[in-house]
Amino acid sequence: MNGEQQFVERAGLVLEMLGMPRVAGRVLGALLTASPRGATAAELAERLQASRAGLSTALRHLTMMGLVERVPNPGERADRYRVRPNAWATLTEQGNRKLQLLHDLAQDGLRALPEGADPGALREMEQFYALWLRLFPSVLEEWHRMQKEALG
Amino acid sequence: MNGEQQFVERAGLVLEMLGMPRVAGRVLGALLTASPRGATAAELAERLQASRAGLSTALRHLTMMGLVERVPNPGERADRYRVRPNAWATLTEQGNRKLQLLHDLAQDGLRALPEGADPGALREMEQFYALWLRLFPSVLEEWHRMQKEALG
DNA sequence: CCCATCCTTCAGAAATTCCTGAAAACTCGT
DNA sequence: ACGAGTTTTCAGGAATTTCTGAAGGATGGG
Repeated sequence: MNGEQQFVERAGLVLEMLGMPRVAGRVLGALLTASPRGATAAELAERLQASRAGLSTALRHLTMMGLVERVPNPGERADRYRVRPNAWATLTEQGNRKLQLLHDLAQDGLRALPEGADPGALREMEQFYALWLRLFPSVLEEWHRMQKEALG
Repeated sequence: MNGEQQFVERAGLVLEMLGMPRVAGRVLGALLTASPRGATAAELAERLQASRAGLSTALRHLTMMGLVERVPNPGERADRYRVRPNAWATLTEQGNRKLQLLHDLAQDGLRALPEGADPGALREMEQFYALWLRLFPSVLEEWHRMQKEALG
């Protein structure tokens, strides 16, 4: 079997495990191994053997998440799609929202705590996510620093 | 409405967004606001108005994830459950596996890359997750350091 | 040894999600 | 303004998931 195709399927499975639809992962896999100019919806449909309806929603989803961008191509009818620079940093940053959610939840819980309950577990939760929210941005900063260095 | 109950439901929704079944989140919410000795399955069934079958699987799930522990109680028929210390660090650590998965995927993609394709996107992906995997443990170390300080 | 109590497993119902084919809507060059 | 090519929307079908009720199994006190 084609190693490239194998990669596409694996990307589908991995990204599915992360909570996105399978086609979205396969599209991403296909775009990651596409020509530098990206790929059209038709090419993707061909390679993935998927319906264009599914591709349409998957591409919109990926675009709204900031992972993929649409590149209109003068002289060509079909738009091209490609992986956005910094896509993964963007994705990770959205994971940050989950941390915020959990932190908010912990605070909410502390507020709603009934008499005689042990605040210990909730306090630990609140402190843990507070720490994480504090350190999270520094990782991304480090990443951007690395990016600049690589350019210079 | 009871603020405590509200918190339980909210926990259900938030944890559902994170990919666990809703009851699991509600159980966690209930345990976070329970007496220090934890709660029995019967008490949880009462509070959550959920079937004991669902609780059984949810509790097993949570236990295997390391978020909850089972505390047999001498002199009492029913086992008690409570949130484990360091539960959230444990959960986060499992998120680490996802990063590893994505890093592996990137490496796999680079290996399978066809001729003439642009390795740029995959290389960026590989480097990004490599950085993240490197920095991730230091956050947890910082956490454990904080824990020790709080004790001393 | 027996019985009450608790826990788990099983099959099935309900809801949600994902993808497809067909039809409608839009775009661009002429 | 027209028509080919492209994209989106929509309804339906398939598969997966989550929860419940009921039956079966384990465990500890008397």
